[in-house]
Amino acid sequence: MIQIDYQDKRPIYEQVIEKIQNLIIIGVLTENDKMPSVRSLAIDLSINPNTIQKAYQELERLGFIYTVKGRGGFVASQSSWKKDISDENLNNLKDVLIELDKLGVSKSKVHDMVDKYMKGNVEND
Amino acid sequence: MIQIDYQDKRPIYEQVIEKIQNLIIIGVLTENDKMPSVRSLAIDLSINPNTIQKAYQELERLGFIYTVKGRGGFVASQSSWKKDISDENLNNLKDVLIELDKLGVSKSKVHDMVDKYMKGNVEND
Amino acid sequence: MIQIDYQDKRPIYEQVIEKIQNLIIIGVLTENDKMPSVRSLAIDLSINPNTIQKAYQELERLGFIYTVKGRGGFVASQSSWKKDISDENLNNLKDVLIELDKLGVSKSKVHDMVDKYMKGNVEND
Amino acid sequence: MIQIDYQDKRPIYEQVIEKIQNLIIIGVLTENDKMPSVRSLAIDLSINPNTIQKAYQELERLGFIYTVKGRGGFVASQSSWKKDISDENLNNLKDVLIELDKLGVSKSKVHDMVDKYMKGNVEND
DNA sequence: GTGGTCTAGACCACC
DNA sequence: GTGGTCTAGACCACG
Repeated sequence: MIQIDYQDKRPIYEQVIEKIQNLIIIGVLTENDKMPSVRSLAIDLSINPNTIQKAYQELERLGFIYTVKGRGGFVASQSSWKKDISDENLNNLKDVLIELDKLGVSKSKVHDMVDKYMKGNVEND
Repeated sequence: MIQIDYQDKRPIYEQVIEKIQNLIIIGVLTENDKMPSVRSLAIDLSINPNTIQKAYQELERLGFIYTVKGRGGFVASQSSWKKDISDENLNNLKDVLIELDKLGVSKSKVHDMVDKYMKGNVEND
Repeated sequence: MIQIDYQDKRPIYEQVIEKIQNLIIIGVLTENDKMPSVRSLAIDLSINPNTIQKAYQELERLGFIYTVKGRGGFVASQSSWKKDISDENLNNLKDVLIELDKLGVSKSKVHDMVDKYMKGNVEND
Repeated sequence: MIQIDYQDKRPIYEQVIEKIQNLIIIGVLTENDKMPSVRSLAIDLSINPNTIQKAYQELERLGFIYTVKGRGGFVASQSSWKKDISDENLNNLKDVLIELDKLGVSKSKVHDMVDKYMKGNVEND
């Protein structure tokens, strides 16, 4: 389900968070799906249960999952994270654009990249 | 010349690097300008000289400054860093665009932001 | 009769206790009404009978219901819980008021909220 | 500086959070004061450093302190927590008032308690 | 079985 | 010295 990259400088729990976020964002995991248990995922990835625990707690804080003691973790609804995550990425976009502008990169090149890397979701405006 | 933000989560030496990079990119510091000495900048910012030293080493590795033994550090020419930094930022842009696409943000919104945050440097293409 | 919220962080049996307490306090369940059997309520809510059992035991300890062996549970009289519950809430009120005072919230704002959220039960003093 | 109550059912790290929050709210610890180090406070309270660490991270998330790697933790400015904490307490107040109303407690009794437990901060309205 | 908390002890980056 | 991460192993409440 998930692969840890030990070359990656980021802490393991952050990688786990990012990987699971992605699975939820792209829809592989959907609302109310059962998450693997802390222990089973820890064994699966050969890492300590506490590390998974930390990742799950952060995912819950971010609104991606909810947990019920004694029953386990479940995927939360889109509404609890979609706006936050979109806003965060739009902020990153702004920063990068300002930086590229300072570096003298042309607008047309950036417009071209937008067309290249985005499929275009017209309906969401 | 530079302000350290102690609330910033990043290590101080990274902040120093970023601030000096910016001064060079926007042209406040230009080719062959003399950099402040490690010691004087450390006193100026009230931080440990080792921290400045580490920042200068990294800036030299990145091609922003060069060091002459016994005379100090100097700003390097644009040619030694411009391409690297632009490529790095274009990579970031690509990642953010892909992420925004997954989240269902529309292309038109992104195009609008490009026009909003970039002045447009036509000559550099 | 009762709805379990699985997103709620509290244990299920606490939710059951709170919901039944409320039904009794607001008068939907009144003295000597028959409580649903542990088994039927468990099936109704699709949860483990042990969980209902635990809730009923606690409700009995708090004086909200009484159990007759072989006949089931019944709602107890107001006298067995009203004072305890009122005292408990007045204690909470005291704590919150002290906290708000420390935070510099004005008395007039609090008086306003009292008028806003309480209908005023003059007869019970 | 802090006392742990082992009779208290709440986890240790929550007690630590609450105690430190209080010291900051009442002004014993003020902006930019140095917090005791994770290790020293752990020894002081005879508990594990990880437990203190967890408390400090949560206090940082709540805006009460900020930490700088290699230098330690410091008390943040009031602005980063005052509104959140006040709002939270006003919400608690609302819940308690509604509950007391359901229980038939009179408004006049509540008004009396407000006058009794609050000194009155007229200026903050 | 599940998640939540805690301990003991370790290594790392940073200053 | 500082905080941040991770491991190994334990106990608890919950269902």
